Amino acid sequence: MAATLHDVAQLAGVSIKTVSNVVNDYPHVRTATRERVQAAIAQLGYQPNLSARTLRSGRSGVIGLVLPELSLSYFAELADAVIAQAELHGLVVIIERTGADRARELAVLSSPRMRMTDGVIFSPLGMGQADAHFLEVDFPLVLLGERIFGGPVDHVTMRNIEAARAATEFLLGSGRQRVALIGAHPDEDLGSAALRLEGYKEALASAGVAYDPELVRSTTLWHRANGAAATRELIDSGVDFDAVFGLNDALTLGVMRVLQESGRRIPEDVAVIGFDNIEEAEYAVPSLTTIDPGRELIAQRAVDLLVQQIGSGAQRPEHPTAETVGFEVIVRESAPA
Amino acid sequence: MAATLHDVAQLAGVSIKTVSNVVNDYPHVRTATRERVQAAIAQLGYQPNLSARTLRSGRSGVIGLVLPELSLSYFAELADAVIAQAELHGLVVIIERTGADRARELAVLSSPRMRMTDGVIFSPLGMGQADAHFLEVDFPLVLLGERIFGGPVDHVTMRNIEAARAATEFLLGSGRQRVALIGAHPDEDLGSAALRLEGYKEALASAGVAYDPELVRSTTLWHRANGAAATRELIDSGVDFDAVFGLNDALTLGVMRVLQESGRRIPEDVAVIGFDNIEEAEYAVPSLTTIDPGRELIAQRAVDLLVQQIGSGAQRPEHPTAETVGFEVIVRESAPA
DNA sequence: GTGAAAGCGCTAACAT
DNA sequence: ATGTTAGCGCTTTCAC
Repeated sequence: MAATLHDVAQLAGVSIKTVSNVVNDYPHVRTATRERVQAAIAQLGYQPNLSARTLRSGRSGVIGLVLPELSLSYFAELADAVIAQAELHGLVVIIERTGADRARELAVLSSPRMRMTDGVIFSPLGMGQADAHFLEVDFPLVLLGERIFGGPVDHVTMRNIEAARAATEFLLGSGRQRVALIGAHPDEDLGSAALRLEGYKEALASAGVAYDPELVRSTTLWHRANGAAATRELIDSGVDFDAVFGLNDALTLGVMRVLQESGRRIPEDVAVIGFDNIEEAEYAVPSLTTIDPGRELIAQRAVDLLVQQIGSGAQRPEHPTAETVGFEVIVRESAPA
Repeated sequence: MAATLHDVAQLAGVSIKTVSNVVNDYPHVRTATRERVQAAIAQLGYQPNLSARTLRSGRSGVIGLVLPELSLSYFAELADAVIAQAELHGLVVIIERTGADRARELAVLSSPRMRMTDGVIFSPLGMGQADAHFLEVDFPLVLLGERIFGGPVDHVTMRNIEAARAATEFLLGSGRQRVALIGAHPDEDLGSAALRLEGYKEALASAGVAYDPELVRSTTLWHRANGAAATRELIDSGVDFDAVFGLNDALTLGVMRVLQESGRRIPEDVAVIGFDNIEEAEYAVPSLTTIDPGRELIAQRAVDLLVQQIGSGAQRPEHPTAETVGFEVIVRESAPA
């Protein structure tokens, strides 16, 4: 049986409160007493029972991170950053996978498991704007991503439209005229895909290039395999193109793969730009020009906002903040300047 | 304030015990009573307080997964598999990053945070065989990886020697003679690197090919960048080689990148094989021939063993099992048959 | 089939 | 500066 505060108190010949004071670094403890207690703690190998502490104090020191899946590199790297940032605040992270499934996302929001945590960082991919009211929960919550705007919670997001516009302008600026876009989600009005498509259209318009729906290709999840498949369809359709904007990097690596299989040279025949700046983009062949959407900063701000909410004790922020972080075009070989 | 069992009991006009029985699906409750209780639960939006349940029952429903970092694709995909498997058992997963640092690995083992969980799956990368006794902890623990063998805990591992031997034999069998190995850890006697190096040597010996230390290159962590750097050194050294065995895929993608920069064709000039079968291996250019070490199976067995330990209630398994899962050579373009 | 009561280990008032 | 005491919300005997 593990030692309790009681055992330590008994061995040290003090009250349980004094032991608690020592454990919690309460300052007003005589040095002699403190040392006696510390000796007893060491002798018994005492470790505080966090469940009891949680029950009593209402704080678990655990936050939840809810995301689609870790095998998507973007989310793995995001999770890594969130865990590191949480650690700075003495928090550990429970990860819940939703598989981008709306029903599972809703279920997680109302599960007692999440109520056990001190707060949740939530990156939905299945829910949409109409589900905003489900975010009215009674625990601290920070929303990530582009599925829901103007909701009742703090929100951290990237500049999708501006970044996509910059990506497209970068391709047009390097002399390309027929820019294909891969990864659209036609049934979406919001969401990363819709926003990035909008940025793409804005760039075309402002450059005076006609929008050609033939050049826009849809996929479901942004996996390599889907990027590859969509590119095969694009090629088979016979439409002419000299550049590709892939809506995320994983997808775009699949795109590059198929372009090269088809004998096209990158960037000579087709320039390619991605979105996310995952680690492998730098080591792809050719290395992938892409958008760095500020993932580290997003993780940092999300944790900070959550910690702030937890600390405020308020049920919900009166004025939910909507923060956006900056982006950057990372120029590599697949689309030189 | 959230509703408690008490509130529900009062509203339903029954005792707290009866509510508890309903919540926990205890069979011997009259239907009428059950329905009344369920109505009260619904009306109050009651959700059990998991901290209280944990304190009382000694079970948290949380397991820990301790690993180097999630931005290494192998570990991200492993974590994804562990979380999915844990979910099947109704468990959630806390992820702790150690950065492959021995001190942090040891710290995690003795932290109260881990004692709060029902058990831990631990993948060390900094600890070594001499640290085996630190694994004698008083909570359920399953060890992954190749750093420590014969320890006092259940252990799930891959067939490093055999798989590395198979990889090397595959290259030799396709007519290569000068097989470089990248990613060695010279100061290791155990560990994935040492074991895979041993498999490499075995293959050379049994094929009657002399072992040339010039062909063996070290790196620290198996990141893309390190694979790239080691390959540059290999090339600069002027030594002759016609194949590369990279000790993991991430590293090997860096290798391929540099080989191609240097004007070498893969596989015509240099055949390349990796180890891990991460998702991007399939979409690399050229696609990467590699070893599938059975990651999914490892995750599955690890969780199952942990659940078994948790269920047994025993302090430690009397006869720790050491399980190995099978591997497979995945043939792709970088090293055809 | 249901109720009463004890107590898991801790923190937080309050008392001294 | 230290001790006493009352719960946090639940599960779990043990009655009835």
